[in-house]
Amino acid sequence: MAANAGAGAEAGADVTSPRERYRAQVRSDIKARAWDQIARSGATGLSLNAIAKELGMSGPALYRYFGSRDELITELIRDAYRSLADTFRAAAESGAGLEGLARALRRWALDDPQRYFLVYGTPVPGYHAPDDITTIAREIMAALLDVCASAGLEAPAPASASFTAHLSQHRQWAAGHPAPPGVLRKALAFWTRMHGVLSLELAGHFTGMGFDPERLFDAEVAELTPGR
Amino acid sequence: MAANAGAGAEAGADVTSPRERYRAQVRSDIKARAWDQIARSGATGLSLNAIAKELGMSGPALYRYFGSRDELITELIRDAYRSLADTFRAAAESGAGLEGLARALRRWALDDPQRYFLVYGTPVPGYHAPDDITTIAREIMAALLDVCASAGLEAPAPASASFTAHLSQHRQWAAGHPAPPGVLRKALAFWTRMHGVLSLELAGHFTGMGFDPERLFDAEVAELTPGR
DNA sequence: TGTACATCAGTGAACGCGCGTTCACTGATGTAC
DNA sequence: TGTACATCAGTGAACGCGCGTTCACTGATGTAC
Repeated sequence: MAANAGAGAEAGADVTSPRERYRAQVRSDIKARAWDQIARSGATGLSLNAIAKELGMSGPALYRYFGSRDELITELIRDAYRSLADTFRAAAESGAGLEGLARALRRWALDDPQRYFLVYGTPVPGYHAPDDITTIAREIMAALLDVCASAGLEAPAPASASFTAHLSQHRQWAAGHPAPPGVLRKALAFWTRMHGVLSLELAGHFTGMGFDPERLFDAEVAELTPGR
Repeated sequence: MAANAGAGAEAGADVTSPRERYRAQVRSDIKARAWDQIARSGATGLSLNAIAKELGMSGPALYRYFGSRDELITELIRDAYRSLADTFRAAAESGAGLEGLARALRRWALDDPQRYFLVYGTPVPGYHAPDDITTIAREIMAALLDVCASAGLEAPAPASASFTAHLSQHRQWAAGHPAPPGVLRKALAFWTRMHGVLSLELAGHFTGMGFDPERLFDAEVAELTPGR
């Protein structure tokens, strides 16, 4: 009757009926088990029947909560994007600088590597994320741009005049953001360098090399940070 | 009787019997189809039966050539590492500078994104690559170090004194390489920055943003390159 | 407060599928004398 | 050159498995009067 709680309402709204609260509870149980499974065997290993068994229900029961396996995975992906966007926005609004944003990103990534990979890992050929996920992705970039803009250009990432021109002419991703090309360049440098360290680290490509990845991460941040 | 041709002998040695040449041919056919399948649906979608069908053979026939599905995948991974190591070594020996190495890496990655992801993408939890693959990985880093060392430190990647000290004390990965810490730092910066751009680009995270990823890649290279 | 009805979570059986892998076999190719 | 034997690529049937998903159903919970 009333508007359905809808996707991702685990937070629990105000005046929910017992049935609605129960539904939300089970939905979130299912998702929790799904994340467990992903952590154990990757996103491909996710099985509805196995989740049901862990929850002590029969397989078909899950279809009361998710239309299909794909729908469940899509919602996990959405939640992952959402959590990073929230993390970024919170950091940006609390006045964190680039180091703060970097630290938040690193914590988010290390906190749950499989969640990181669900967003930034190997894409499944043929899979296209629904539009609203793209919207969240833009939200993430917007928070990054905000922080870069207020950090200013005291420690700029160098760019040739031609690349600078290119950026100022191709700024769809910064739609509505007044940042000058130097800030765009800096945001991109920040973004790619953080992911460079994180993706290699989380995939285990630094194991056995000896050094501490965190110090490498910090060094990369320092290079983009004013009061180094 | 004579030593078996062994793994990855598609290149075709000298005095092979017709049977050995046939075996090598079929092995390479199987791998080719496997790569096709991976390109179409990712490494998880690789199916022995499907490969057999495409080759017009029955499923069990493949077991004459590979002991199991895992063995086939491991060999594809090994080939992927091998091809990058060869690419790097060739570039290093032909006297290419850092830009040359970067271009080679980028070409290698764009040439077959799924091959790139097989090496640098989301790891399968629980999978451990055999030792010889680790050896190839070290070979890749060695070639990178060679090029960085001969490029010198005219455009150094900045590092705090403490990080420099850390690197000179944790250089297992550069075992046997006389490069000073500044060169180590530069090699790591090169490595992570290139992968930062490439992994985001190949995973499609730049689509719709407007700018040309290649120019971003070039800008990142330029920053690490002397005669910019 | 009690009765009649609607909603809806969950079950169990079943479907069809494709998977990796084994096994005993056939028949062609190569080798030894 | 021909015969006897060994090697080995490939087949077809079969096994057991777990998967996603559908369907008709039971029984508990909530709602209306």
